[in-house]
Amino acid sequence: MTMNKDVDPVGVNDATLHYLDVIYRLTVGGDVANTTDIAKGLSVTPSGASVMLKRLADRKLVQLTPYKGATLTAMGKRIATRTIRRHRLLEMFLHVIMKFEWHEVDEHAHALETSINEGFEDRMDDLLGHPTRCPHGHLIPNKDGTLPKVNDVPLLDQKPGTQGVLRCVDTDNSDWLKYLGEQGLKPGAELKLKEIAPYGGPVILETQHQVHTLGRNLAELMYVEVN
Amino acid sequence: MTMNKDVDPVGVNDATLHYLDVIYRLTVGGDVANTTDIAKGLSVTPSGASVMLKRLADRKLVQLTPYKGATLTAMGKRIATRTIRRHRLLEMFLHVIMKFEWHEVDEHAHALETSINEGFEDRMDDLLGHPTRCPHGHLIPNKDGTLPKVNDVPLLDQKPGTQGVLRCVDTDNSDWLKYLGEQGLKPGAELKLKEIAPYGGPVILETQHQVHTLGRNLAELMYVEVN
DNA sequence: CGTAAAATTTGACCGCAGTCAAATTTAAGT
DNA sequence: ACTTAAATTTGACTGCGGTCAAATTTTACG
Repeated sequence: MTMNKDVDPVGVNDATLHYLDVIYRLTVGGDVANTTDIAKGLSVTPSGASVMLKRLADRKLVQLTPYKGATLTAMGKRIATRTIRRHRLLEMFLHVIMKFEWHEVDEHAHALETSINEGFEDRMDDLLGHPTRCPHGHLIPNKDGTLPKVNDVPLLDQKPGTQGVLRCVDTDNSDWLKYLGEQGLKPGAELKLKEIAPYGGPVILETQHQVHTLGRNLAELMYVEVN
Repeated sequence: MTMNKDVDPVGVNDATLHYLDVIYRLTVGGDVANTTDIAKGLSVTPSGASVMLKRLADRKLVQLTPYKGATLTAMGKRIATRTIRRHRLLEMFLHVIMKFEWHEVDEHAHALETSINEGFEDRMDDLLGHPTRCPHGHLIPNKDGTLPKVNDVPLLDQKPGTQGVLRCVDTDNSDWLKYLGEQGLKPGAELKLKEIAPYGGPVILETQHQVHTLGRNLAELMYVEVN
C-alpha cells in the first residue's frame, strides 16, 4: 500500500476519508458544515458525528467551532479532493470501461474510493484519457487538488430562450438520474430553456426533437454552458 | 450494498473475509490451519488470531479444535470461495482490462476483493468472457463455489523428458513473478523438463528457443498439463 | 519418561467508531 | 426578554479487532 506522506498524515482511514468527503461536499460554496448534516450524509447519529469531528479537529483535518460547525483545513481539503478525484475517476471508469449505467456508478464508486491506491488512480486516468468530468458532469480534481476551470451556470438562473449545452446534473439520486437519462437529459445534450412557470411550477425545455416538462426539483439540478 | 443472504450470515465484514480467505488457502490440500500460520498470513499476532478464530467458530464459519487448529465449515468455505472468486476475477480484470503486469495484480486485488459486490463481480466475469483462471493460473471458482476440473500436475513430480504446457505458477511473491514473467515462464508456455539435479539442485527446462535453469524454490511453484 | 521448547490460549488492556440518554447551548417566536 | 424548540455536545456504554505478557497445552528429544 503506497503511502503518500504529503497527503497521508497518520491515521487516515476509511471512516476519516468518508467524513472529509461529506464535509467537502457540504462546504463547497463557502458554507460551514453543521453536525446534523454531516451525520445525515454518513448515516450516523449526530452524537457520533460530533465525537468524530472532534477527533478530526485534533488531527488538524477540520476546523471546528463547537456548536457552530466545521470546515476543512488545507490538509483536510487536500485529502478530500484526492478522494473525490478517485470517486469521480471511478465513476467514469465504471461507466466508460465497465459499461455501468450512469445511475449505477455512484454506489460502486463509493464502495471502492477508499480502497484504491495511487497506481490504480493513475491507471484509470490514463485509460480514460485524463477526463475532466464524471458521468454526471462533476469536475474531476487534478492530482494537485485544483479544479479545471469551466463556465457552468445553473439552468434556472437563465432567461427563457437561452440555448446551451447541459454540462452537469448535480445529484446522486439513482431514480432521478435513471429518469433523466431515459429522457436524453445527460451532459452533452443541446438544450433550449423555454419557460420557467412561476411559483415553483414546472420548467419547460427543448432538446433536439423533444420537449421536456420537468419539476423544479429536477430542473434545479442542471448546470449548462450557455452558447 | 446487495446482501446475498445465502452467502452472507450476520457480521461478515472485511476482517472476517480475510480470515476465511487465509484459512481457505491453508486448508486446500486437506490440512488443518494452525494459529501461527493464520496469524502470519494476516500480519497479526497469534494471540489476536486466536481470539478471532474463536469468534469465527461462534459464528459457525470455522471448525475449531483448541490447540489443534481450524478448518472451514461449509458456510465458511462458501464465503471464502466467493471472496477467492472475486480476488481472481479482479486479478484477471486488472491484467487484461487495466493492463497491470501479472506481478502487480495480487496487491490491488487484495485491497478490492472485500469492497466489490455481486454486480461488479458479474460485470467483470462478463467483460472477461467467463475466464476459468487468474493470470497466475489459479482456478476461478464458479458462482456456486465449485471449481473447474483440470489436469494440472506439479512440474517436479514429472520425469525428465516430460513435455507439457505451464498452467499455474503458485505464488504471490511479486519479485519471483516478475522474474519468471521476464523469462517467458507464464501460463500457456510450452515447456519440456530436461533435468532435476539431485539434492535440491537446480531444475533445467526448455521453452521455445530457450533453456532455463531455475532454483528448486521457483520450479516447485509450477504446475503443468502434460501433453 | 521427563523436560525444555514451541505453539496456543487467556487476561488485561487499547483505539476506533459507533449507540442512547441526558445535559447543554443556540436559535426562534411571541 | 423569555420561553420553547432545535441543534449540539457530553457521558456512559458497546463491539470489534488488535496488542503484550503471562499461563497453559502440546510437541519433540535426549
